[in-house]
Amino acid sequence: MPELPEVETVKRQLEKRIVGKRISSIKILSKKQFLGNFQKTIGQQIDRLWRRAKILAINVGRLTLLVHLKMTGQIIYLSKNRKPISVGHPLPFSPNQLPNKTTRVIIELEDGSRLFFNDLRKFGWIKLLDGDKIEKELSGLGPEPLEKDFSLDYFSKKLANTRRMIKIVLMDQAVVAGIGNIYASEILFEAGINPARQANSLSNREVANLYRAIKKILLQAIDYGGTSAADQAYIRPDASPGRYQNKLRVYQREGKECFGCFGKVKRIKQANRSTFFCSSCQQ
DNA sequence: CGGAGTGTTAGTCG
DNA sequence: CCGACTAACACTCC
Repeated sequence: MPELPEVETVKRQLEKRIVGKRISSIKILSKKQFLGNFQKTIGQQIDRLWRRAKILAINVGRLTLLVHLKMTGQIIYLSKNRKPISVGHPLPFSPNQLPNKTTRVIIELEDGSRLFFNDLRKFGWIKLLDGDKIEKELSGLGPEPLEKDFSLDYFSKKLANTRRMIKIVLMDQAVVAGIGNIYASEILFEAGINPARQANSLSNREVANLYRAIKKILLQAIDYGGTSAADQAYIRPDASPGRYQNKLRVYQREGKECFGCFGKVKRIKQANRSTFFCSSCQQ
């Protein structure tokens, strides 16, 4: 789930609570998932949070913590009075039961609040990097879809250049950064384009529609605080991981009625991943 | 019980 | 360049 809108939500929620605070300790429970010497961060102040693609970045003095939640990562903020905010994979948790068995890293701040990095499947990671190492880490990523350098001109050239299926291209982080399996399906439905179409077969008009759909869907999803896994009705009062799952129009709606016609939503496999679409609304 | 499927991505091979 | 496949891992569902 943690695609661009989810990570952006994590960033916005977290920065309000942790910027300006110093790190007092880091506990690493899963060694493979933390790269770098964590001791360099002790006593350092958190200056700024930012996001690049699906990666959350936390500036700590001269260093930066990069966090990738991959499939099942989750970040939970627990203040001293135990009010949690969490975004990421919505595994149920009780603030009274943290750390839990999926907790991989615990970052403790000077005011007694804590960040829990939970990750069921252990694909996610935290990397402590400085200077050009950061640039190197992020160098393979294409433009941010909501920033200026992602222009219609750039996008059409990229699409014209490849015969790959359009859904695969949308998820290619080197073409445009931050779109994953959920939003790729949603964006293509919004644009009325069949996910199996070859990218270079799209007309100018279709490319323009797709370009608009990318921005529209991502902005909308951020507005809703991202998507909790569609098959898990996990909503917390003050730790709400997002409400966009109620807005999904095709993702995980196989066999259900299309919102655009009387047909049914279909599911196919592309590159071994599920794609959801309406074969009549998306040509 | 076994096997498939799950939000990601890096890598290899042909 | 590109598609197919695999590997990281843990758990649920059928």
